[in-house]
Amino acid sequence: MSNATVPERLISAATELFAAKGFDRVAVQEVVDRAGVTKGAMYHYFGSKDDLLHEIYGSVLRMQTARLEEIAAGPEPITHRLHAAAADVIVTSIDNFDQAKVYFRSADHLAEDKRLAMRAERRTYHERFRALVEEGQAAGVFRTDIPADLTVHYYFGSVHHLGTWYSPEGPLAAKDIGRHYADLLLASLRL
Amino acid sequence: MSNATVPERLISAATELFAAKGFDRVAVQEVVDRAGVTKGAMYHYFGSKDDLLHEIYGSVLRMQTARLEEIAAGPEPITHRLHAAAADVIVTSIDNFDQAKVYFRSADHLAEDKRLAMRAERRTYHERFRALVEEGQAAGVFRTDIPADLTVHYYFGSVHHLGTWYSPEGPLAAKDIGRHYADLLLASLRL
Amino acid sequence: MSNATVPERLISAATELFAAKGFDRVAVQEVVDRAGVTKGAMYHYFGSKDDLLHEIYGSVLRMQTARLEEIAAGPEPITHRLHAAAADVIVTSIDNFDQAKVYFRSADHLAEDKRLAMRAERRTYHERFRALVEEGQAAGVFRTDIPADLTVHYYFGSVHHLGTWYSPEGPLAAKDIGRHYADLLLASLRL
Amino acid sequence: MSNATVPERLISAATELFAAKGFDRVAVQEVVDRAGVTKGAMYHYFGSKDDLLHEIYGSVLRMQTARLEEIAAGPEPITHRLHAAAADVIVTSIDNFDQAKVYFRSADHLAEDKRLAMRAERRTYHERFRALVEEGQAAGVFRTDIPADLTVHYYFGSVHHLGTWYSPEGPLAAKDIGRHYADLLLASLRL
DNA sequence: CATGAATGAGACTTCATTCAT
DNA sequence: CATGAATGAAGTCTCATTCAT
Repeated sequence: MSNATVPERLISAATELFAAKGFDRVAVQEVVDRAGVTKGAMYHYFGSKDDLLHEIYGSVLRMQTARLEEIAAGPEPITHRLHAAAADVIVTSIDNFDQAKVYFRSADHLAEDKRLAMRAERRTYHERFRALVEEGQAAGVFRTDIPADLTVHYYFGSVHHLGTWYSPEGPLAAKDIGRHYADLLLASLRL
Repeated sequence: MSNATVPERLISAATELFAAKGFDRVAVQEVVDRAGVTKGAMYHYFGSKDDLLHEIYGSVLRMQTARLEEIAAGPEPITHRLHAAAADVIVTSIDNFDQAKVYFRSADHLAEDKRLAMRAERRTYHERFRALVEEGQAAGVFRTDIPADLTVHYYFGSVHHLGTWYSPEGPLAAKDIGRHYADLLLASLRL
Repeated sequence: MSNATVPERLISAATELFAAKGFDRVAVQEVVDRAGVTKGAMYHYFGSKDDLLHEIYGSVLRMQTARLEEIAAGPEPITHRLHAAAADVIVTSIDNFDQAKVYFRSADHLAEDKRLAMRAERRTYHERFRALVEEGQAAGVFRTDIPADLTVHYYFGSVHHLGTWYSPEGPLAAKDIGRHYADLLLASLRL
Repeated sequence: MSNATVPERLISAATELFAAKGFDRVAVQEVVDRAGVTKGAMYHYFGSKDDLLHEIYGSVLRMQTARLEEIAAGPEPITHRLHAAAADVIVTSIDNFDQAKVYFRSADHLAEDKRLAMRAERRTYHERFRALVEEGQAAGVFRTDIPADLTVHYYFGSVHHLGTWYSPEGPLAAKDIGRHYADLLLASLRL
């Protein structure tokens, strides 16, 4: 841990603290103390406290977007692909739980310009996922009485909420939760 | 608005501001300015900024708990009662959107003692809802392969997430969203 | 001194310190220490350190503008009025020496918007003074081969420079310096 | 510019920046960025930020002192020599405008020891100029009712003030301003 | 010669809260 | 009841300078 580079240690410390207490409740001093450096060092690598958040924020989303793209582009039938995508986002959120918590909670703490950029990335993700739902609807395997857009919000609410209740000490493994959530989603969409 | 009592005006102002910017991003001065009173007045009626939050926080939850109790205790079949409960929490969250947003977002901003009290109330609500799911499982109308507890988290994620994407200007009315969400939940539980 | 109001004490302390060391070399902490209050008190009355400067800055200029207007509007012949105006600005600058020094030195330390406002006031003063020179030119008593505008810059350079060399311990009284400077100006303008 | 030596590029960058924003408003980082080198390089050649200022500061003054000596030592009559000296300081200040601005504005930003050294050089210059005025007084061609010392302050105020209002885009050339200023000075001294 | 990471002190500012009136 | 002046702690950020490489 101590042999990681300074910026890595800072990101790591910030991730843990932001996840635990929320961005606004964490002082820069706490971050640098935990990373074992001084404030000057932090401002050498990051322009601001916001930058630190931005860095963390983007990493999960980018990773999940990449995985979604890959899953969505697969050759399997749509039900299978949607199930895989739905389960995957759960598993990766739990595997990177601190990062995910920061991402889930801190949307509006970013400065104006970065917030817009982030919103765009988020929107892309949302739309890729929605396209899967619509594909199933077009294929005649998913219900069409509920707008796909709403279903996606519905499902991602469940995902984001993980940050509120999930604990690694709980009885269920990430894979199980992912499967259950995906099952619930697919069941609610079938005709 | 100006003919409301001072504490009412304060709660009202705080609700709007906390909903819009988050508890930590709102200064007491902003709240009193919007309420048209001075800081002294606020500290006359409320012990602290946290108190203000606590007041708002509790009100939605208490109201929703009461409604849930009533719906759950009704004579209708379980599928009907769960559907009604699921739809109702959506509708009341949207009807009291600012309060709900504050409630959804500000869980961890309460001081230790109040947080515990609040968690207990929340847990009660969660358990009452879970009891409905379990009732359906016991009655043989809901699937049992997914823990009821998980399903409740799943659904309340969707509810809490409303605060992130819902806008009154959108195409769907509160009632529609409530119905759709409840439909999705019931569909995912049916055998 | 200690029975002055807090804002007065702050302005007073700031004036002395800014005059002695320059705006950028004075910490807010020094100002409040000298005024015998805390930083919080300062920010209760003034929005920023810049505000403090702005307050000081404006006061001399406004006073001198008022006096210039009065002198310029008098019934005396133009040579007499220009002499009086030229001497007066020296005397009032010396009588309010700390304020004047702050004014002479700190033009570009103001924030953008305030700087523009101040520049406008300054310009007004400059132009009122120039009008006197032009009046004398039009009346045929002052030379016309040198642009009035340039002469005004020339003279106000001398005035501003007082802050650099003048000391109350010196041999000359404010009135003497005023008279000498005004004599030099008038002599340089006569035909 | 890029083929100048590193210390030259640093001095050049510092001059422009100090002139534009004032010594205290310029970060060492900005200077080295503009010079296209790193901070280490700067500290290799200069002991401190103050050193940079000192270097700039001295150069104008030394040059002007040399020129004054030469003009003053000439064979021309005193009125002619004073006029030439007065005009020359204007022209050289404008020709080296950034350096001059730094010199005019940054007197008190030097550290104690350097400030004293600088003051001595400045005093020498002042006294050499004053000697010219006194020479004219002794020769019976300049008025004696105004102390020569005061007249020198008077004139150098005008010179220093150039930094505040002069712009190369203006209608007057350096030579014109020099002539006008010298004319004004001589006119104010004649009997 | 030159780099650039890192320091550490100190800068300005914000803000929840208290208290005399 | 209500005011608003004042506090004091804490917050984010800047910057001249040093030093191992």
